[in-house]
Order: sequence, then structure tokens, then C-alpha cells
Amino acid sequence: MSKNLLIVESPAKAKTIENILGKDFTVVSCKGHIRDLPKEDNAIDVNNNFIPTYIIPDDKKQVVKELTRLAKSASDVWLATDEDREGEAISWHLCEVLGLDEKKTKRIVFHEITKPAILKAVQNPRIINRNVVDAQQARRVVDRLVGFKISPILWRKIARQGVLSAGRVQSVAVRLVVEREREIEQFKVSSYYKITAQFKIKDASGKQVLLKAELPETFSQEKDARQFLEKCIGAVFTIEKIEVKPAKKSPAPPFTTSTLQQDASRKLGFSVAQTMQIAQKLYEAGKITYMRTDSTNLSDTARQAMGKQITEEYGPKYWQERQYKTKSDSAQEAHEAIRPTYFDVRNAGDTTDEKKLYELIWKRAMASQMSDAQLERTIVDIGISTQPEKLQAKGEVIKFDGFLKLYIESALDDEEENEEETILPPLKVGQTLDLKQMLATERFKRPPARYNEASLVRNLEELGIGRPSTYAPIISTIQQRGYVVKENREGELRPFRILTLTGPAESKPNTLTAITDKEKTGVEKAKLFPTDMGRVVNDFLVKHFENIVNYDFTANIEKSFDEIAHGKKQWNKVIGEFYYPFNETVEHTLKTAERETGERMLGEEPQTGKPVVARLGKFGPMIQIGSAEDEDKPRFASVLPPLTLNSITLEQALELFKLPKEIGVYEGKNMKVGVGRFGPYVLHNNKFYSLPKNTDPLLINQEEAIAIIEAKKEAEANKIIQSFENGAIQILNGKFGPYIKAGTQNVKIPKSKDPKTLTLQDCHDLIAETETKQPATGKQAKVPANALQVFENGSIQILDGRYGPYIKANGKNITLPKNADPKTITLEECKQLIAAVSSGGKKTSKKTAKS
DNA sequence: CAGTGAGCGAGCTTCCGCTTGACTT
Repeated sequence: MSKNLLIVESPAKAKTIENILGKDFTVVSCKGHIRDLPKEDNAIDVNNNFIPTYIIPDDKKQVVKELTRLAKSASDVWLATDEDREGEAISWHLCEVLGLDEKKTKRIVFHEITKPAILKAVQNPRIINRNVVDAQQARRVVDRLVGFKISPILWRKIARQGVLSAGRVQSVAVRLVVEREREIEQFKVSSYYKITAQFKIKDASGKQVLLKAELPETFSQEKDARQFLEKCIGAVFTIEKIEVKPAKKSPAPPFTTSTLQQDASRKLGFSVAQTMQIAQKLYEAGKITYMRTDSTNLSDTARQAMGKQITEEYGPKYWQERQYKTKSDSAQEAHEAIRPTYFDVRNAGDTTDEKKLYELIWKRAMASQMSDAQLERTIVDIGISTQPEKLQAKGEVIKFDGFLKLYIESALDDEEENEEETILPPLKVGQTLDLKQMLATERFKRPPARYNEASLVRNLEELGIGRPSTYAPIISTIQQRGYVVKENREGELRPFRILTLTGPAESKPNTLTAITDKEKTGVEKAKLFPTDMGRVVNDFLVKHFENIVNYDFTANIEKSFDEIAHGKKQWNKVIGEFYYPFNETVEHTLKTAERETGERMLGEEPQTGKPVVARLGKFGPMIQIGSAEDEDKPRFASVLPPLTLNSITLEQALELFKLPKEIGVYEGKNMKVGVGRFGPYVLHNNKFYSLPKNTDPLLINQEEAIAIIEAKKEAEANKIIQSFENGAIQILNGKFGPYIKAGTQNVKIPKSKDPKTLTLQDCHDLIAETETKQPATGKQAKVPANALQVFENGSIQILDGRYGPYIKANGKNITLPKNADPKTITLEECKQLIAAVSSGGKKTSKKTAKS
């Protein structure tokens, strides 16, 4: 039995550290936080210094049980959680939960998992820093108050559709996307003309090559560009100046979480979640250091190992030891940068994605310890005899590649259009040049770029919002909430002008021609677009909670947290200063804020003159023609992507009311296309076939509809692997592999068994097995607290509602007649009432209620 | 499961940051 118990956060670290410390230590992990605020709304006592209640979440009970057992039998407990605010808090929670004496428990920290660092840490234990713990509690409490006070306001004031939420971090992320989209919408595209020239020239070996040059100035009008070209007819072009300047390029620092996500997105096309999953695998396999970090630090051991590796592989000239300083103010630097654990391992990972990501990490880390690349940049000025402007040719030669030896191929596929940096042929001052042609090409100013997942993370990090462990979850939250969608855009063709002047020695010399060409513009891949809901929620928050969704809110409150951590402020006072004014805003908003629907008047319907309005309805974006006060009922139509409330025109809106419509015949039966609750569909032979997302149902033709019907039929046929007892028991191909479907029950098939050869008996066995594993809990419907009577296992209930007693049955609510006593009404009477309503039709009951 | 769009009802949701598995159809 070991005397020392050392607790870290991550299991993978525990293993490594146990190897380093040897037999005197048992090293285990607590797997992150072991306590949290309960889900209930009263987790923080706002009337009593904001004292939080903590609970051990269900999924942490097992961990706590095990840690308690180990702590009891240990003479010394060492808390080696990460050295940051959260880590300090985890240590404190461990003390509280395990019943440890804070004064006697040894708190140690290290920033890297290396032998010297850990041995040094063990020699320098301290006690828990309660100020830092308090700073974490303040952070936790602010986040809870902001999230749980504002989210319910959205439910009341905007919609119940989906689950809306707001928070210190996610709401700013949405705001960035919404505001960027508006910048793009408001961007006025303007064009200008760029002059480029090609000269014929001999290179060192006497071969004819082209020298490319351009005019640094641009023209905003075609006529000015034309004038410039015309003036160049018959001009003499002479090299007036050659300027050679040395230059250097330095490598980028090794990866942090956010730079890894950016680079993997650009170079490998990974989503941020994908990058993190793959990195996690590499980390668990011991191939890389911890992947959730904001630090660019490299341990001494690592730098030495890289120096050795670089020297051996490329020679000492290529090695330059560097220590990087982390840029971000908000960095807590509890870990190292992301790097390979062993630099002599060139390939690692089981899958191709793992291998690719490992290579990226390896190269970036290695390059960070390599020499600068030495370059020579040449700028050549070319005079024009007929006018004062000068053309410029630029060249670049790599004199010494340095780190580019490793990074050059990565630099090639960078997303930004690299200016062509070419080697220039030999040139000398005074030399005249033969013009091949000169072009004036129309170019367009570009609107700000839309965010992709990784660039949004980069922006959040710059604002100090979110942490490495939350970047990927933030991105998925704002998509899950329906505020933001990740989409591709095909782009469209845009005409542009090219004026061409041919040189004096060409086939049609000194001729100026003008053509209109076309180019693709607006192509987007995996970019983030705000939804209508995202815009409405954002505008609501900006209107009522500007100080919370302000880009500086986090930065400012972080300053207060730092003061708490340094013992300069009391955490509950900081919370109080924030909470009282905030809560007033909350109350005021609840009382006074209008419902927000993003309503936009599109115009009038030509035939009737009725108003056509785009707004957010109960079930999402919609168009309404006519108002509720009208004689005849208003008509409605859903607005589906790619159409949005924000951009839809009156014409597009009116089109939507042409659905449903007949579009042809298949197998002798009519096909109808329409939009239903679950999106656009084709209806054929009483069966619905969903159309793919983002298809415009108005544009679907007979052939496409047939293709969709046939594809669905085929998919259904492929889904069934085996079928028994007339389909009562089936073996199906599901999202998560083959499974057995028996009525409503789904049963897993163990990997050791082949689903194609399973017999009916095998199926019954497997079903019986899973049944014994989890005894049926009974399917009784939940009985609410306000129930007066319950019939038929809860499927029919008499409830006491805000507007009197009613029957709840099959998801329908039926108000009881005034003469009925809710406490003594019988099941039979209930059934009669239910039957009366469903046969009588809803609409008649409405009318009678009004009259 | 398929054209809903005030007519209510109870009870549910929700935050951010640490960390892994368990689980889904």
C-alpha cells in the first residue's frame, strides 16, 4: 500500500506521472471538476452574499467514491491539479469532498509533464490559494446568473421554438457572426482597374521568359485606365532602378488550441470539433502533449530534444533555440504548447486524419526552433517614356531556407492568395524592355470575410472570451441553438472588364481591345451564417443587455476576478456590484420589453391589397398575408433556407403561396410538392418524401421528384438486413451500426456477431439479454403536481390549470364543462368529452366559442 | 410526422469550464 496519493485532472497525465514518481506514489485523476452548481434556479443565494450550493453530479459520483477510498488509506494527499483558476478550485473542491485538511494537504503545480519539473514540484508544496478559488467561484456565479436570468427572458419574449439561450460567451459569439453578416450586406461593391504588363526578356541561359510588372497605382474608372494604356502605345520602357534588399522570415510559435484549430481548418479542412477529437486520440496514445492550452511555452527538455533532432537531421545551421511569449492577456498558461512528446517520431496516429494532424503539429513545433529564412527581395522600377508613372517588378529569392525547409509545403496551400514571388531574370539599369502586352483588369474590393469556425475562435480568443476547453463546445452550441448555420455557397458569375494593349512586335501590334469576361464570386465553404433567429435574439440582447453582450464585458470582469485572485477584492462584493444593476435590468426587461419577432413589412398583395409581413412565428420564420383582425383568416407560409426573413422580397414571399402544387405523375399517381412541418416534401401515393435541406420546393420538377422517391425507396431497402415474423423483428442498418428492432425496442448487436447470419432465435436471445440488463421501469406517464385525477396509467389526466380544470389526453387539452366536478368525474365521462371534441372538429368549437 | 401561426393550463429548457466515457438508431 502506498503512502502518497497524488491527484491530477487528466487520466493520461496520471499514467505518465506515476512512471516518473515511482512506487511511493499512487497517481490518479479526478477527471476535471467533481462538483458544480445544481441545475436548479436557486443554486446561488442572492440574498445572502451569493453563497453557492454545490453538488456532485451523477457522472462524478463514481470518481468521488474511488478517490475517497484511496484518500482514506493514504497518509499524504497531493493535489496536482492544473495551475490556473479552475485547477485551484478543483483542488479546493477535492479537499471539501474528501474531507481533507487544507492546512495539511500538499498543493503542487507544474506546467509540463517532465521529470525535472515534477520532481521540483514535489519538493515545493504549498497550500491551496483561497483567493484564486474565490476568483473561480466569482466566475462561475457570474456565468450562472447571466445565463439563467437572461435565457428565460428569451423564452418569454421571443419564442418557445427550439431552446433559446444566452450567455456571457455564446451571445458574443453570435453577435460577432450577426454583425459581420450585416457589414457584408451593407458593403458597397466598388471596382478599380489594375495595370499589369508582361515584357519579353532573355534569362541567363538565353531562353525567352516573361518579366511581369505592375503599376502600384490603380484607376477607379475604365476611361482613365484606357487613357493610361493608350499613352503607352509606342512608349519606350526602360529599367531605371534595381533595389535589392535582404529580408528574413521567422517561424510561427508552436501550436496552442486556437492556432491548431485554425491551421487544421485551413490546411486539412477539419472542423474545430474534429480537430479536438483527433488531437485527443493522439494525446491519449501519448504522442502529443495536452491539446487544451493557451501557452506557447516549450519545456527545456523539449527544446533540447528538438535542438538535437534538428542538428542531426538538417545540420547546426538550421537550429535556433527560441522561447515564445504568449500574446494573449487572458492566457493562464497551465500547460505547455501543443507539441510531439518525442521528436524522433516522424509519424504517429492510427487513422489518416490522426497522421495528418500529427505531422502538422510536428512540423510546426520543429520549425519553431529553426533558423530564420534569409531572403533577397528585389524591386525593379520601369520607366515609361510617355508618362511619369513607373511600373514595378518584384522578385524574391530564398538565400537560406531555414525553417521553410519544414514549413514550405504548408505555406503553399495557405488560404490567402499569395502574391507570386518569383525569381527575376538577370536585369541591369538602363536596359530597355520589349512589351508583350499590357492589361487593365477590373478588380473588386472585397467585403469583410465571413467567419468559419476557426476564425471565429481566433476572434473570441483575441477578445479574451472563452477558454481552450470551450472553443469547440461554443461553436457547436451556437449552431445547435439555431443561431448560426455552417454552410457552403455556390457563388455567382460576375462580369468584369479587361482592356488589352498588345506590344509593338506582336501579331496585331499596338492594338487596344476591350472585352467583358466573367468570374466566380461569393463562393463560400463551411462558413458561418446567422439565422433569422440568431439575428432576432442578438438584436434583443443588444437592445436590452448591451452591457453584457458588449465585447468588453468579459475583459472588464476578468480584471475584477484578477483582483480577487490577488486578494485585493472580496468576491461577493464584486458579484454584488454586478448583480444589483443587472437584476434591475432583468426585471425591467421582463415587465416592459415588447415581443421580438423581427417583423418586416414587405408590401401589399396585388390582388387584395392586404399587407404582406415577414416575421418570426411560433414555428419559425414565416410570411403572413392579412391580419388577425380581418374578416377572413390570415394566410401563412413558412420561410425556408436559403430564403431568410431578412432578405426575402415581396415577389419571393408571394411565390410561397403557390404551394402545394401538382408537379407530375409517377407510377400512375399524382405528385404534389409542398412545405410541411418538417420542411419541403413530395407527396405521392399518400406517402411523404422529404426534400433535401435548402432545396427550393418551387423549382422541383417531375424528374427530380421521381429521383427523390426512388432514392428513398432504395435507402429503405438497404436499411433492412434481415426481417423475421412479417417485419415484427428486423435487423436494420442504423446510424450507429446494425441493430435489432423489435416493435419499439432497439437492441444492440455485439460486434462479434454477424448481423447477416443472425437467426430469429439469436435475436430473441439478445432481446431477452438486454431486457434483464435494464428491468422495465414501467411506462407510466409522469403525474404532475397539479393532477386532480389520473386514469389509464396516466394517459388521461384531470389537471388544475391556471384557467380552471381540464382534461389532458393524447396530448390534447379539453376544458371541462362548468357543471362537471373535476374530482368526481368518471373515466367514461372523460372519454365522451374527448370523443365529442375530436369528432366535432376544432374549428366549429372555436366559432361557437366566439359567437 | 406533413400547410400549424394567440386562446393560455404543467413542466421542461438555460450558463461556462474542467475532464472522460456511455450512449444513441
